[in-house]
Amino acid sequence: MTESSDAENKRVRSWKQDPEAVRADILRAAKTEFAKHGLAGTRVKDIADRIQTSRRMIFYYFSDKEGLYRAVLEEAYKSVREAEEELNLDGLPPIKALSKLVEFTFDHHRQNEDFIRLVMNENMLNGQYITQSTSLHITNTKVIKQLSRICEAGVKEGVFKPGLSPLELHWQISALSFFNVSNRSTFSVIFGNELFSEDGQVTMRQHIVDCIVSSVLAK
Amino acid sequence: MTESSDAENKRVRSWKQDPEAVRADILRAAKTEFAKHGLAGTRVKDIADRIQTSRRMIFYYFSDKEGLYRAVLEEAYKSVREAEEELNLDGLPPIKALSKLVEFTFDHHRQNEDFIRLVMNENMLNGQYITQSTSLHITNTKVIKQLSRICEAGVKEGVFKPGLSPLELHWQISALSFFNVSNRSTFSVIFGNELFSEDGQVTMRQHIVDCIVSSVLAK
Amino acid sequence: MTESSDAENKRVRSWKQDPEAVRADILRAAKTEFAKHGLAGTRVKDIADRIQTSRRMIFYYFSDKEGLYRAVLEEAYKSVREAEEELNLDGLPPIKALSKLVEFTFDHHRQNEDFIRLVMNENMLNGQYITQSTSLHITNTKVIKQLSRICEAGVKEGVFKPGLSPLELHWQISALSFFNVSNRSTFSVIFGNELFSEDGQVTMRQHIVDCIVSSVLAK
Amino acid sequence: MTESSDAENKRVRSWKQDPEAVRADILRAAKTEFAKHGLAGTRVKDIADRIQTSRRMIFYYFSDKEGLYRAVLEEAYKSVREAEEELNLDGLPPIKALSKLVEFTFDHHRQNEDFIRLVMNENMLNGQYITQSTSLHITNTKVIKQLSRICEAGVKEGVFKPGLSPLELHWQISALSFFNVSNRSTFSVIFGNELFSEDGQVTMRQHIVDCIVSSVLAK
DNA sequence: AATGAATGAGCCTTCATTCAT
DNA sequence: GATGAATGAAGGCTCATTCAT
Repeated sequence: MTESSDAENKRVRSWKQDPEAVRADILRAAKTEFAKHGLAGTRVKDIADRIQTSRRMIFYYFSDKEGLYRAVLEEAYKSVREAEEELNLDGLPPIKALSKLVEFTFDHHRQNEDFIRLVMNENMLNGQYITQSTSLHITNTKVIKQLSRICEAGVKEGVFKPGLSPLELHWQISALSFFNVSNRSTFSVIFGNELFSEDGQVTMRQHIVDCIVSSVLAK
Repeated sequence: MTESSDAENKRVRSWKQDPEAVRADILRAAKTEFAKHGLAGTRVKDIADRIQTSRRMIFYYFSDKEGLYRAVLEEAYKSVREAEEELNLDGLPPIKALSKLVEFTFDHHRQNEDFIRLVMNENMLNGQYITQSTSLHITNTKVIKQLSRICEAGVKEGVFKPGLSPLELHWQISALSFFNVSNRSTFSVIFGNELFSEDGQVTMRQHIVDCIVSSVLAK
Repeated sequence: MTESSDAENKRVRSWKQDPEAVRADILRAAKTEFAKHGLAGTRVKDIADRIQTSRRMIFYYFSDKEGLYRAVLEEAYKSVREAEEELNLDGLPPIKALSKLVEFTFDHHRQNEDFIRLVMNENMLNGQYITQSTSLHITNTKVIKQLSRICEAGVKEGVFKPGLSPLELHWQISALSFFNVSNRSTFSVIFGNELFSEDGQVTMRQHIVDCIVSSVLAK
Repeated sequence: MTESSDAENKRVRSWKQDPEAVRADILRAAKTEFAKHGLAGTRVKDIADRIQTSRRMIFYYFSDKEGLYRAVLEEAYKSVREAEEELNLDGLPPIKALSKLVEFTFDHHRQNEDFIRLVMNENMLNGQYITQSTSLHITNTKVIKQLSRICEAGVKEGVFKPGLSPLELHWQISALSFFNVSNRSTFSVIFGNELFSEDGQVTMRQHIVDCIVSSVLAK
């Protein structure tokens, strides 16, 4: 009654009587809030306010805060996987393919800060929720398969050195792309933000490609 | 485990009437809790319980939760800087020096998970507290100076390619070393934890050295 | 008298599921407490205990202590204004009307000590809350209008001296009626309480009427 | 240690080693704070900060907050009494004497808002502390004696009506003078502050004199 | 005569959640 | 399928005060 002005705002909602739309709306709002403040730092009320609904609805659809967080996490990983599926490297020469994969990852991470922050937060929680989400264990290996194919081809052509680990390669690409987004704040406070200007990022992107490529090249 | 059970415990405390010891104790306990749960997720009571003191003492020494968090952050960065000071690379040939610096960073990050988690959390908070802490802005550049010297020497000897950016190099070393600790949970849930076994880490450490070194080598 | 003893009492409450009744109940209890102890001196818990509810409900309905105080203040002024509306002086000769108005004010203030104390307290706070309450600025002028009519009539009839200020007249009536309640404690400690006995009050009331009336009379 | 910056400021204090000066300083600071915020609203820390001393000193000199409040109250009444003693009305004709007494009271109250506010607050507390202070009961009757003499003279000269009560007269003078200061905030919010402009106060002062004088005059 | 260190008790407020329809 | 009303539990913080020298 007094705690929120839900009553008036509800009239504005366009998705009345459309459960799926409500769910999606809550999920979207929750993603933003969880990405911003983490699980502990997020207020259920803020999620509700963001879409002019009542807290009650959130519990109605997602049981509790953790349930909502889990749903957000799964949804976020699903989106990322779907984006990865789109990347087509078939037919490219190994070096070109690898370069393109690195560039894609770097760009994709930059463009999806919310996802990065959700993952940061989940790591703060020791991955306890992602562990519970069975849907996330099986897949996510398309990248690895792609990298395997690239490595195989590169080795066969004699341009890559043998014995490369696609998993480790992926790990390195991820590390450099992830850190660029995740640690920007503290890094720029301490070392200045020249690396994060538009120019700085273009250069960094190129150097990351160089770094990864040079490390797989046969001598 | 009510707060009144403190009464008994207080008798055990050895630092009565020693403000500096109390401060240090609180700081240590707070670091652990903040590293575990972040700023929002940490309960002041849990910090107090950890050292058998009362919440009151924490406010007495640090004004409020944020003040304590800030102090923990500054202290943590200070420790890291001090550790960096200890590393002596003088007289080593460039490649050897760079390798040692990477190894040191990698090991140091692995051994200081609390620090990594504090930084993760601070990045979740957009670096707002580190921004306030004037003590952290000026310094932290010893690493950069070391890398500059190494690069200069490497270029002069003709083993490194010219035009290297010490800052970017530091950034890459940090990214790979940091991510190894920060994202271990989610990465191992999705891709298995072979990379994080003792053997896996030894290999990864070597590969990171290779990756960094190969990227600076003159062709 | 711990707060958990509420559990039992809650069963007794008759206004469950009736928001307006709850609001009114809290308001009534709060008025009593704020009148007794002022804003700073009042404990939210005491208000809650007074009506067997929890502190939580108070914040649910009024956001915070200040919000409740503001609501109490507005409600109290509103009640007083409503009482003033009831007073009908039409058709009475000027002197009679003025006398009746003074008597009414004197009696009304005596009978509403809580209101007086709220106003005292609000003055201790430099009127900061009443200033914020826009609802209290506009009206409250019915008394002034009544006094204006009385003065006009009195002057026209030649019984009152010309140039009277209705506002100042109201101020004087208020001062004498208000002080009678507000400063009773200290006055009676220092000068004895003969003025506050039942007889004393009857006499004083008459003398106040005389004082006011004599001051407006044409010589 | 952290809670207050007392340590540094102490050096500034000029009254070191002078107990009476310390006492007086605390008393002065406390008067200001109690006048501003009342007993409950005043923070011991604020009193201490005001004179760069530690809270500890306040308890050292006055035992507890209430003890300090009591001392402030007594001191304040004592000052007022002393001021009253200064007023010499001997030899003046009754009307003139009465007028001058009213003017003096009106002016004195206006100039001593802190005292007024202390009394307001004490009335909020039902005069419980002034009741305890035995020093305040006996005296304070000089005003009454003066008024008695004025009334006697006035009656004898035939200018005043017989049967006047000096006590009630004092009460009326007090009411009008006190209310002018005590209720200024709320009154001006509701009715505008024309009465409290410099001009308004001059007029009001005169009207109060008129009101009082007219009420004692023989017809 | 004075003080640095410490604290129990309680304050206002917030949070996720459930009750009842 | 949806919602207005209500709430237990705890959270950060503040207050006057005392301990110990």
